[in-house]
Amino acid sequence: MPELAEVEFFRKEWDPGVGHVVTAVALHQGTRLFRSCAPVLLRENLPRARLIRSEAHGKRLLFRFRKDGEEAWSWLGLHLGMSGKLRCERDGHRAEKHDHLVLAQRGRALVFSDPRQFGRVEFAVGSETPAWWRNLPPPILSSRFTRERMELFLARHGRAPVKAMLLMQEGFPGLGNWMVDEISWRAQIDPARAAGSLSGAERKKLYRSIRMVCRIATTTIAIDFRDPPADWLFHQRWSKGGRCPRTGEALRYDQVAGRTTCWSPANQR
DNA sequence: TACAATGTTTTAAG
DNA sequence: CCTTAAAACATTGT
Repeated sequence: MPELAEVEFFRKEWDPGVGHVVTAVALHQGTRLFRSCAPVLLRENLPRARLIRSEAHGKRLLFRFRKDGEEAWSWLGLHLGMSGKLRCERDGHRAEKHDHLVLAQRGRALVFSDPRQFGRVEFAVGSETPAWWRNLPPPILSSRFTRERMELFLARHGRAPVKAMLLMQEGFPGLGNWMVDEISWRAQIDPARAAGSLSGAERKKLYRSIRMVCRIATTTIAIDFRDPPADWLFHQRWSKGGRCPRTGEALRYDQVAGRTTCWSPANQR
């Protein structure tokens, strides 16, 4: 599921473990999730370490641990990929088939599951923020995500379809397939158009739509998976037969930039 | 059976 | 060096 709002929801699933010490680590060594780190480092460093706090940035998550009385941090980075989830289980939880990482604490277990294994675990120890958490692009809902920045990015990728450009995490951290469709629909732009072909008015509308969809998603889905507003494309897109909330016409499902794209031709030009 | 699934990385081509 | 398109990754569900 995970795009910006869902990732933030899953970040908070581990909140019950904040302030508590990890007593044991169980992981499925050799699975694709651990292709970017050495699982032995998690085993060596996380037991006896206390979960201090967590952060989300776009689709990426960072959990910080530290052993009492020691200086160095342990930095655990997670990406949920296509099917990753975080959840909190009771003490003594037995890892199920796709529970690839389980951090046991006294009273609970923090679980990272991911059937498709497109997710990723990163890990580092030290006082410095690890390289993979530095120099991330401005979050869409921050003041650093300016109209000017978006216009530069759009010009740089002028020959790419709007759909492909909006999916690029260096420009729009956290946007995924459904959010990009929602944004294109709201901005009334054909997602297959070249990014460089948008008029000034269309670029302005696109910028506002990006911020609006992220802002509302953050105050609905990210809280407890509650639904976004009833007039969103979101509610129509999941099964064939959906209708455009604006025109009432049948939605179309086409491949754009290699992804199934739900859009309303009468509404998007 | 065959295809698609809310994502990224690698490879190849322009 | 830069941008863009397509394949690959692993598993499940329709």
